[in-house]
Amino acid sequence: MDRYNYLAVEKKWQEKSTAMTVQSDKSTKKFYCLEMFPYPSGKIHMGHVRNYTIGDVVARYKFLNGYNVLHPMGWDSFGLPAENASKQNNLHPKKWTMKNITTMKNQLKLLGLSIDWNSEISTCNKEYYKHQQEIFIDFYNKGFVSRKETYVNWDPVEKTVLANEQVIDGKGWRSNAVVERKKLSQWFFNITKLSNNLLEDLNSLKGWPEKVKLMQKNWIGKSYGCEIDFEIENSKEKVKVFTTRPDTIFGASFLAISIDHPLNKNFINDIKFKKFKKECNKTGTTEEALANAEKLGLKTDFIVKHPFVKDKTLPVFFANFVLMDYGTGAIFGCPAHDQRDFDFAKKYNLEIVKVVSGGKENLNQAYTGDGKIINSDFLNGLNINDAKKRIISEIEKKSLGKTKTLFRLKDWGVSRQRYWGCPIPMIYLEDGSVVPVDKSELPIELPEDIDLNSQGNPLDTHIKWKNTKQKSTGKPAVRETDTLDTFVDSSWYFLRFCSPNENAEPFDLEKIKYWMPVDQYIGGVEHAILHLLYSRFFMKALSKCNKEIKINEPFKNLFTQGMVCHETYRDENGNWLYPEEVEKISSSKVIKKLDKSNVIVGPQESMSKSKKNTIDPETMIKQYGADAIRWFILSDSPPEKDVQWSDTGVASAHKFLQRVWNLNHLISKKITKSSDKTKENDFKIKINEYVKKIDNSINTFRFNVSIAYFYEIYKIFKDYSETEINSKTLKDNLINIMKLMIPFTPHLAYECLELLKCNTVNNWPEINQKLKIEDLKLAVQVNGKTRDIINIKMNMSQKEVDQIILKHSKAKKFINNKKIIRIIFVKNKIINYIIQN
RNA sequence: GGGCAAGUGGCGGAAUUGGUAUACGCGCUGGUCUUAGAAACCAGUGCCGCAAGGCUUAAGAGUUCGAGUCUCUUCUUGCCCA
Repeated sequence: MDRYNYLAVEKKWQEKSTAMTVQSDKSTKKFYCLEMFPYPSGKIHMGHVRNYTIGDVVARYKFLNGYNVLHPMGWDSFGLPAENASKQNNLHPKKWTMKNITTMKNQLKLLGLSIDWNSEISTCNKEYYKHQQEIFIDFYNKGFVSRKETYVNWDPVEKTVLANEQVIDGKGWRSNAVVERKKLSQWFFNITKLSNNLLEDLNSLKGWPEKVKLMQKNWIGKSYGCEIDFEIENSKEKVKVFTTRPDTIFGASFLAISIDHPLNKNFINDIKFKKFKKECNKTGTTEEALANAEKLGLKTDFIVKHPFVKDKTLPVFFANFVLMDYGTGAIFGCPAHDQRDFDFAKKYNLEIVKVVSGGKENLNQAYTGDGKIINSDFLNGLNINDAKKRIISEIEKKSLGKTKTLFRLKDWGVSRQRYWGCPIPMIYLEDGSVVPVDKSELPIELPEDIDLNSQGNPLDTHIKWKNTKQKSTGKPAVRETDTLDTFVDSSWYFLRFCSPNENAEPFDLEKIKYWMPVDQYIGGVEHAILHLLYSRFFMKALSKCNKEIKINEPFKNLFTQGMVCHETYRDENGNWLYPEEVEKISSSKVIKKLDKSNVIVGPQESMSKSKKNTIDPETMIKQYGADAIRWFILSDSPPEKDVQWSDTGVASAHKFLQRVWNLNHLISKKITKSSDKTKENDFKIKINEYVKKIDNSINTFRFNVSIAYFYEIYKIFKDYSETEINSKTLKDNLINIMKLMIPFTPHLAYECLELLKCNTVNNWPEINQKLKIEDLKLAVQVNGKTRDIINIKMNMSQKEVDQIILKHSKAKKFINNKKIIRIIFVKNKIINYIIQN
């Protein structure tokens, strides 16, 4: 018999557009299936393969079920790696990016994905970012964009701003210089204007994983508290603090303010303050850095009065753990019940007064648990919640402050001091004002003639590009040289896909009304917070800019897939080795191919270039075929969990698909007329049950289970094809099964359907309601223990079952002649005899 | 430190509403074929036991005729936040 030539067959079907398209009649119901688009880093990796295979199963499944499916692909093509690569290879970021896109597009095509390449977009194309600049101006005009001073990570050697991920252990990733905090004026999306909407609308997202919603909720971090004014002694000024624990006010022993707090005006020229500020600026800007940093303070000569304890005063410190952009930039410290305050108080010998009962008697850490209020005058004896209510009403009565809800969420800083990004369409006039460029001038194109080796941002040193004129007045102006964070690019691409070639507007409203929201969004959980939050913000802000847009949430259903993992290998010197550099001698011995030296095998970890535990998808496709790769990556684990790459696993997937083809080949040639009606009916019933099961498992994203069913089905076909069963029955049922396989292994499935001479391929098999299971097995229990399994007919009564058991069952001897107290009978499932011992 | 999720053979994992635990795949063992190997195919494979049978879903308790599934306690791991 011929062998299945996967390379030829896959090529054949990839060239047929009918096998690779999922769009159909516009009049049918729509389904927008979207996977997170890739960054064109060079080659696709197994993570992409998994992501896009899952998406392809969904898209093809919906298409076969009669939906008009939008399944697009594009490129998140701005970003830092292009700039880094260009410096290394002296290749322009644009050329580098385009080259990668070409490579990766060809690789994706090899996978047999049902992608509509006519709607391909790339965020670094001016046809895309032109509209992004337009949206930026709209947002600016609606008050969703503003300019603020903020801290950035500054590399003093490279003289450049670093992203958080470029700061490693407080040092610049390239220069290894200690990173400083530097204040810069930057552009912000005022995402906090919509904090409450972003929080409340999470409730409407029924098709999102609870985990992701919770992460978003915590990130937005709504907290209830109050503001309290502290009077400064011998001054008319007051310090406003924010606290979520007003119930601990009687435990206050100091006030801590940010170095940026307005009170700093008294210390601008103070040498100690300057030194302290410099010290604070040495810690990075991440929350983690601030949390792990040693608590530092600088005592001021201000003293404030305690609002509820007569004659009690508190010292005021500048402290490095208080931030100006959270709350009021000032807190009262209650060391007994807050760990940071506790650390601070220990260091500066401040009073520690317990005001909540509980915890250990001798404090060596703060007690943050529940308890009754003590040492607190009129609050004594109350629990924490009641005490909060009581003290707030007291504060409001005395006009010392008011309740306040606060969000942890901060505005989204979008300025990047980089070249390879979307230019911000703003200009600076000589009078110091900042205005948007005239929309007719869009796009503000990135200049291509840049000096890649200049220090800092090449746009800043590009004088010709930088200097311009305001269109309406002709006044000289200077362009904004910062570019937009690439998260902006990915915050609306799903809208662009609905009308990718629309030139006048970012998107065609009618198209959006039809396609949005995305019915199924699929991507990695690492984007659970930022990307999804920003996209949600964009959708809401766009709706506020244009009343015609009535889409509140962009993604109706979200699925987050797990990572692809592999063992790591190191040689005796500790150098990482690629899987292809090692050889497995036995389960415990692995050697380096080159010199036969011992290899240390590490645990399963997410595939990464740095650890060299990667497997190249293209090599695998050549070796086993795209269908086998797709099959394996879906088969071994539930899609939301991590999957371990296994060579033997892929090989067995490959072998199985060969066997499936052999089976098809055999059955396509078989002609038998005689048939055992009972057997034939059994067969039909069995296959019909599997159609149900597979349909259900795809619907619930349990693709690994679907695949297990296909193995079982194969066995059934194998068994029945060896009996004298009508070959037409075999063939018709096999056609149905091959249709079920289209979403998983499209090339093989279409090839087999052709082999079986099936004319209508693009429909999903219907479940035959008439084919009902007649025979089934029933568990016979005695005192809850299963003693036998008997064959019965569907819906047999207890009496009939009883008779069978009395005659034939092994369970009889466990009942013996003992007294049966009770019989529990659940139709078609179990019968349980309760006997007296 | 807080929140969330999860713990099932040698491994990845299945198990509808509380109703046959270990489907399916990998690995392993034996066999057929072969000069040999690979491939292919067939059979076996949770643990103890010659068998009858007993035990088994991280550990322990509880609810129930019946618990992998529900409740509580403990332990472990992972993720997110700090």
